[in-house]
Amino acid sequence: MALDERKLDVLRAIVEDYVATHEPVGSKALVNRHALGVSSATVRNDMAVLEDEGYIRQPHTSAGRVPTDKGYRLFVDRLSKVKPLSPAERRAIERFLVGAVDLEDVVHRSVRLLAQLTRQVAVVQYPSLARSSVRHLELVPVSTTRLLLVMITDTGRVEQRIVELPAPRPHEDVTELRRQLNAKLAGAKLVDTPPLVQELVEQSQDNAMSALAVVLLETLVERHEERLALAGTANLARFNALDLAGSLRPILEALEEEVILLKLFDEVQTGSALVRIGDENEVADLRTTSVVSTGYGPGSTVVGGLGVLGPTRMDYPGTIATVRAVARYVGDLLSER
Amino acid sequence: MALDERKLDVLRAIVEDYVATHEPVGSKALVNRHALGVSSATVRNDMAVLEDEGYIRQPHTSAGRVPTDKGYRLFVDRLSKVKPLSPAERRAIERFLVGAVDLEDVVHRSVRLLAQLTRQVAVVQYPSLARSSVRHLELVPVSTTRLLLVMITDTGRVEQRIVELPAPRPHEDVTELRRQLNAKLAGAKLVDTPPLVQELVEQSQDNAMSALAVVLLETLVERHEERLALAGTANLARFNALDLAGSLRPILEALEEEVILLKLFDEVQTGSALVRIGDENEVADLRTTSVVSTGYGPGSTVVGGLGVLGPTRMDYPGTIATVRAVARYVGDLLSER
DNA sequence: GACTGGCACTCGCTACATTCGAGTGCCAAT
DNA sequence: ATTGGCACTCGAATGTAGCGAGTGCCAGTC
Repeated sequence: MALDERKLDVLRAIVEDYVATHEPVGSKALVNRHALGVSSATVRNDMAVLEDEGYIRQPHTSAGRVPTDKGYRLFVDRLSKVKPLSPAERRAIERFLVGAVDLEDVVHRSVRLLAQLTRQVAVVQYPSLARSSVRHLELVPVSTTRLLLVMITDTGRVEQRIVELPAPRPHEDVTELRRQLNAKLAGAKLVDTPPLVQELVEQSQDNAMSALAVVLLETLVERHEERLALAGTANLARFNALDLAGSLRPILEALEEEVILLKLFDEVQTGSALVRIGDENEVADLRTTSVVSTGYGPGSTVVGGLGVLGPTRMDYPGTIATVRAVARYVGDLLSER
Repeated sequence: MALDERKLDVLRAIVEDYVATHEPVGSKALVNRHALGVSSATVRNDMAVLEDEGYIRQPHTSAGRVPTDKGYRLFVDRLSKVKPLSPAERRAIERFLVGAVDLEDVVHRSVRLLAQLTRQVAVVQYPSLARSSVRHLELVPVSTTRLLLVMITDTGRVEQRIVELPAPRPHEDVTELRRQLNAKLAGAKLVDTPPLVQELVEQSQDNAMSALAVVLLETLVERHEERLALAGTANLARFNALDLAGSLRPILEALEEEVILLKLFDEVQTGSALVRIGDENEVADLRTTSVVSTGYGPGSTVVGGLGVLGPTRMDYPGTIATVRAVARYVGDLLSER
């Protein structure tokens, strides 16, 4: 059954009111607060239909209506208008992100900014190693049998590992190893390195190089370790019993699992925001929450994801706008370095 | 007024029971569960004295007794016996920490381990830059006018910053700059570097060196940036209304403030644990919690702090034992690299 | 046929009264 | 000094009643 225009207006009004007040909204209140041009009785009839169709529901018989996940979904897809950021918000973003000294700093600042602006839990993924390229590889002799291998990526990430050499090496040799490494690998995408590393080992015939290769492949590529920053968990406590049905604990637990958080960014793209509402989340513990995520990176490429998480009852238009704006700034910042 | 031996026994029993049950403990229950050898009436008299002295209190007139901060303090100082770790716990610690590939990994693993073992919020500080020495400084040319300065410390921390050169430089020059930097600074304590950097600038008369010096001093020394890892915030939700009087929010907020967390480690030493109970905390938002912290580092030096935070009603002997044990393992791990 | 005013009904919430029992303080007896 | 006994306190749990926001439905109107 098709929903006519007015029923959609009613749904929109319910979502907006509920998000604003956090209380089930009744037919009379709706008519008062929105110029719908019809009586409360009519609204009640519309509500009955919306409820039949599963867009809203009653917490208990004599209460007002509350949007369901399906209702929010319709709202997000068809009913909400894009809410442009206020100039104040734009300025806040710029002021906050300018002056970040390194990648660590950029990520930290953005995640806090995001949490602050949306008043929700924010997650920012560090630029994914899998999607980065090698800028430079550095070898630092720690002793004659140990090297520190440092990899610097084009996105500013720095990873280091200790490499145990099979036999002692004078420091001069290290210069040559470094030269070979960089000649072969600098500029290459991390995902493309395994065959290159293989070639290196075969060419050099040097057992030190084999040791290096093992470390490179094992820890930097195969087990490409993602990192995350999290902020604003305190915002979860604002709701607690209210919305999340006292289920704060499992949510906090889920937020500590990197694997779970990374899943949030699985299908992100740069430019458009991905919204997962309530049950649409794969992770059971997050079924009472919604996630708004997007990708970021220089231009329209994706080097990482970021987003926020909050109760399904959230200001979707505002949140989406903020998430996208922050992602754009972060992407721009990255391309500068 | 002096508390005789039995009154102390009563206090100890109250603390232990309250920690175990989370409920105010009455005189009868006490006599049943502990072989005190006296009647409940006697215990009641003792309780009255303990209450006068401020060691315990009644939540309301007809309820049992609950230890006060002062009561916990006395318990920690004089009444609790050290609780040795179970072999299972020792094994857990070893298994968990062995196989950490780099500093990041060590810190992450320890903080999660600590949260898991104590079932509380755990905080681990990265080795403090202020307390580390320079192992090596690396310069990576990014373009002819930009260098990436990478500092590696003896504790395994790696910090990097972009340096803008006043004038373009050929790559060969960089080698010389690097040599000079390391010759002067490698091995020096970070706190001792400022005069050395000054000397470098004067000796070299090179404006590139001046640019480097500015970055070195400004971002690596003056603003010596500390880092932290946090885990187990979900454990806070286990209590919530129960103990923390619904004050979860401010605590979560405090936990997101690095400055506040760092204060927890202000006076730590390696080897002994520092316990701050309730009101003894300087930060107002943490007055309902207790913090058990200690320092870690190779031998008996302190390069960083770690600890846990939980409700004042916590298992102090167990927590103290765990915190110290983890700190020792982390310290040992660090001296290996 | 769509909308509306009116009305009976539902049911969660609040307030108030009552009961129950764990725990206390005190006292006289040992 | 310790103890058994006892009156007392007060929070928690349970029960009852009234209120009111909100609903569903129906008959009437445009």
